[in-house]
Amino acid sequence: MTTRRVNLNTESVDNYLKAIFALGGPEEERVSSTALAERLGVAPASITNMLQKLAASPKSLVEYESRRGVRLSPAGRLRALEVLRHHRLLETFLYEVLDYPIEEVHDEAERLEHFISERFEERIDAKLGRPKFDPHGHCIPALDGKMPAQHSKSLADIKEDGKFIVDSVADGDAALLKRLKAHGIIPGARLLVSSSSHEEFILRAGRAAQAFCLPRSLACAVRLRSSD
Amino acid sequence: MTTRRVNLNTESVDNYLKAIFALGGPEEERVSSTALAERLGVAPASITNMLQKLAASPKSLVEYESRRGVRLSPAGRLRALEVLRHHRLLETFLYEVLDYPIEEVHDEAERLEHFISERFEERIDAKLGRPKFDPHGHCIPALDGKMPAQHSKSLADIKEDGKFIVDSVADGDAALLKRLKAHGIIPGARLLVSSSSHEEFILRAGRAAQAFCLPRSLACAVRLRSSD
DNA sequence: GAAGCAATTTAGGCTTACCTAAATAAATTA
DNA sequence: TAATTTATTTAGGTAAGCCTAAATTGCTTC
Ligand SMILES: [Mn+2]
Ligand SMILES: [Mn+2]
Ligand SMILES: [Mn+2]
Ligand SMILES: [Mn+2]
Repeated sequence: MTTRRVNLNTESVDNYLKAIFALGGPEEERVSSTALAERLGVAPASITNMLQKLAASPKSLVEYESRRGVRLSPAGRLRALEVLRHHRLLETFLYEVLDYPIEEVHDEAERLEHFISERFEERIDAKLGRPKFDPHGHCIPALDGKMPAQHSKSLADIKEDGKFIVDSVADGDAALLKRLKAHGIIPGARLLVSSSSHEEFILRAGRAAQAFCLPRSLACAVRLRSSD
Repeated sequence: MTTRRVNLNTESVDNYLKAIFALGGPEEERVSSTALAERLGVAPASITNMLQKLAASPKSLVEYESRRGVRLSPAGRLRALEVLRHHRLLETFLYEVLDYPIEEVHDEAERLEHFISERFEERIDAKLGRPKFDPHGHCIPALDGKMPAQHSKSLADIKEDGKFIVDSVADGDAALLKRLKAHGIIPGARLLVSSSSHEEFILRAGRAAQAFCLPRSLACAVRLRSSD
């Protein structure tokens, strides 16, 4: 009856923790197997399997009760934030130092985040001057896992026309990101939002820029803050 | 009897090809299972297993005859050189751009070489100004796999005292590399070689530097060219 | 309160890349 | 040449991380 100890320092475990962190939201609610399966592109049975393994391990990275969803333990949260830090530092580095176009940084960072050393992390952080935000406008967690609360709101929740500042753009959809960029919709830009219909938003960034029609289904890709 | 096709784009396959390339030497001689097992830190049975897989695959990265050793096919050679290019570009990048100490670049590059994209490769190559040599003095293969012939000779083969230029230093042994660096023994340095005994070499780099005694067993870590 | 449904888990497999132990082939020595 | 040693391969496992198909559970709905 030897308790066989499993190796939890794998790319796969990192990705599970990151997904639980992201889906749990700021309230860190319990995340269902189905939601995880969908996000990770994996069969639900594989999720159950991994969660049981994670929960059973002495490191206890997650709190998991059968059929009641999962959430991160403090240790699991810290690890998720560590990987998120790698990801966002890498994105910033690829963008600032290696002149990647913004829509290509995400995929590269998604791979490399699991393999860089603490030294590499430290060196790019220093090279970049300890940045606080990545090129999409997302906050980079500190070394100790601290991250200031965000005060942005999703474009999807905007009910009335108005002027805003673009806070951040989602990093996952390269094609959309490229179109947003082409219309000047990048973090920090002034944005005029109007909604002609229930179907879409009309966005106008800066002054000279041409208007951009964004379907409501994609509106959650843009986050705003007030332009005072 | 379905011929199940195997995935050959793995870190492991890369490492096998690199090891065959390195052990085959400039003549690309056949490499034995035992030599590979030793180099890769793996049981001989695992070598046989992988070589059979590589040889059986339609891509045919290696030529392998049972009990007669293995060598790279043209495709396998190209892949090995591609990975070597990644490795040496990464080392140069870590050294030049991220200010790594020379003895730490190897391990980081050894991991990352398998995961960077062609874009990453291109960007660091451009950033570095298309370098021809890595920080250890090793030649960086071109994109098409071409690499000029080397004209250096191993310190281990030096029979008489004399003056030389350090051509390159081995990248694997971090502790040795650090000591060599401390005594000014780095690629491009002028080096006075004398051998007081059969046991060791006495090396003096530049002018003011203190002499350094290197056991003959480690002499293969330093390669020289004539100082005309 | 039983039936139906959706979410989740269990059971049984697969692939990759390792391992050890046993068998075999080749080379060396006597 | 026969015996011994060494190198290599075969045979049979293991662990991770995934899969599909078949239970099972918990909740709705009639
Ligand atoms: Mn880190
Ligand atoms: Mn980002
Ligand atoms: Mn490449
Ligand atoms: Mn090198």
